[in-house]
Amino acid sequence: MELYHLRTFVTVAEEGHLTRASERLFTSQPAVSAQIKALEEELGVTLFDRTPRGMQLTAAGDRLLAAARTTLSSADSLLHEARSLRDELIGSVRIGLNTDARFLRLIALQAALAERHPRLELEFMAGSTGANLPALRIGRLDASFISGACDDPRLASWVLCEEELAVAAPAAWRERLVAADVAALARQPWVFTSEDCAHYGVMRSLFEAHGCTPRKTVLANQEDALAAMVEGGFGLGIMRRELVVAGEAEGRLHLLPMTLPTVSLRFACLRQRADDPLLKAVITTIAGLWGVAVVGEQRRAV
Amino acid sequence: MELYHLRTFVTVAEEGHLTRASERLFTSQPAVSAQIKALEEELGVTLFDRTPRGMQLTAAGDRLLAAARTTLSSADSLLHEARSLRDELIGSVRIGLNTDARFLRLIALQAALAERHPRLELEFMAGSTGANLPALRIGRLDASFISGACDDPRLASWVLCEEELAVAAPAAWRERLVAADVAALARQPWVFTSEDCAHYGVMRSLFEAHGCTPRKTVLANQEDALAAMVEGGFGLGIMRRELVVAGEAEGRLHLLPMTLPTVSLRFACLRQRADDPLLKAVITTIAGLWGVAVVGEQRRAV
DNA sequence: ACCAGGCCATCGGAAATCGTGATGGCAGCC
DNA sequence: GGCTGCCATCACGATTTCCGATGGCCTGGT
Repeated sequence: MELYHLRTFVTVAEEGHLTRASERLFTSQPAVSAQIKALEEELGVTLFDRTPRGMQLTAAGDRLLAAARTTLSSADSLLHEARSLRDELIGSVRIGLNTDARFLRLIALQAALAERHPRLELEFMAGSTGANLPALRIGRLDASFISGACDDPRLASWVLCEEELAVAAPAAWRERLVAADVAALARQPWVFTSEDCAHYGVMRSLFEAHGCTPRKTVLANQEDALAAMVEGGFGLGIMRRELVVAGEAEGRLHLLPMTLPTVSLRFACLRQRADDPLLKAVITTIAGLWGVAVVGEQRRAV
Repeated sequence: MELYHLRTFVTVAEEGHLTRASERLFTSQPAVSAQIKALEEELGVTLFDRTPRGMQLTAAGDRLLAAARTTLSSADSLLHEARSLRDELIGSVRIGLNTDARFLRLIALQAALAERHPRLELEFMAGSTGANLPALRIGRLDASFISGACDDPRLASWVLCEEELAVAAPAAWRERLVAADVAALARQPWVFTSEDCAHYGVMRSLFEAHGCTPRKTVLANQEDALAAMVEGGFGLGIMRRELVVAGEAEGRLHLLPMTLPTVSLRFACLRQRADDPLLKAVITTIAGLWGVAVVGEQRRAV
């Protein structure tokens, strides 16, 4: 006995007529006849009296009709609950960050998701591209902002924007760096990031083109910490251009007039989890915030 | 979504393991995997997280599990109710009679059915073979006792016993009928039954063999009425032998020393209704009372 | 670091089930 | 007696489900 048998039973009982019932059920009259027969055989009970005028519910059939309706109603409740679960996402998503909240538009992200999916919780985990990637791989993070290329086939990522970078120097170094060329810059102390950070790759490529290697004085894997090191005079550093511009306006930093390649800011997760309804909701919302298409993985902003 | 999907869902949730669940469900692991996948796709909800250790219910899956259990429980209730209906017959059966209650063992019939099926009601309708046959055909009777042959293909019948018949005469006619031969008897007045009554056929065949026709003085379609006519001196009549013997013992009737052919007492119903559970119960009970096999229709007692 | 075992997902083919169009039997109506 | 309406059956095709084989991935043990 399956639910379609019960649906047929109830419909025939309501119509009292196999052909009309088959029309309501979008099937054929012989199919309805066979289903009723199969149900009667399995139950061992005659549900209908066959008359030349149609199907007449028997006393037993009348008794079982209520039970059939109850079962179908229960199944419908399950379907409705599934629909509400489908529409209302429940759970939490742990997202790795790699730069400041304002730049990553986290306030708008949280606001949008809180409105659409009140029971979806975001957990923003401070981190860096270099720390986030392995955390993604082992499932410690559900998704993450990262910068730079992303060639790991296990990861799916969407390019949100191209980050413009700039070299920041301590404000006190303004005069001494006026005429500095690349080689001169390489002899200056630098605040490094970890090697798997996109900024590090940009720095490496800057000097490799001129055959020199910068000197590391300190490593800061977080942009705030890196900015603090540069402000404190411990060296030069590569930061997001708008941060350097803001620091210079406040007299904290000096922006060197150089053009650096851009770095893709991406939102990434494990490819196998890309269809997870929770992650899909976050990805969709982020794509909306950044004006990015999400149909399929995007390796470059459109 | 069908009930077997829900059964699989609940079993997997309980086992947390596809292979163990498939064993419980007497199916294969790929079948269980496919059923869960199909259910998830239809519901649009991920029910389980797949882990290397087995299937872990998601929050959504946990929510829907209760609804699935409710639906399955409701279906089980229907099955249980069907079983109880199958065992406990409900309804009424209208039975046509053609002779006295004692002979037809109606007391034992009622007692047996009342015990076995308390909610099955019998309605005994006084009648005769001749009246009962058409009433059967048009559904006015559900079943009936009849006597004689039963060649109508629309009817199924079971032979209960062979009735022994005898010619009854008024007690006052004892001396005048001592040396009466068949022709002399034909010249006597007779109490007829209707033509479709088995007794009529026996009477006809009695005289046809001798080329004479009895004279009808009155027609009585009921054995009590016929007996009353004979007692009253209105003519001879053919009755069940035991009734005539009893009448003679009481001085009411005179039994003529003649041997008549027997007549089959049958229990009949429409062939198409022979499988009706209510009628089956009655037929089975009557067969038990009369020591008659009911596997298939019996045209002669075994 | 490598290997074996456990677990789930997929595939191609077979088996089972279901639905369909055609048709027949029966009852009721004219 | 003929026609219509209704349900049951049949042979066949379509669809669904299941199965055995197999692969991918993860975990634990060595």
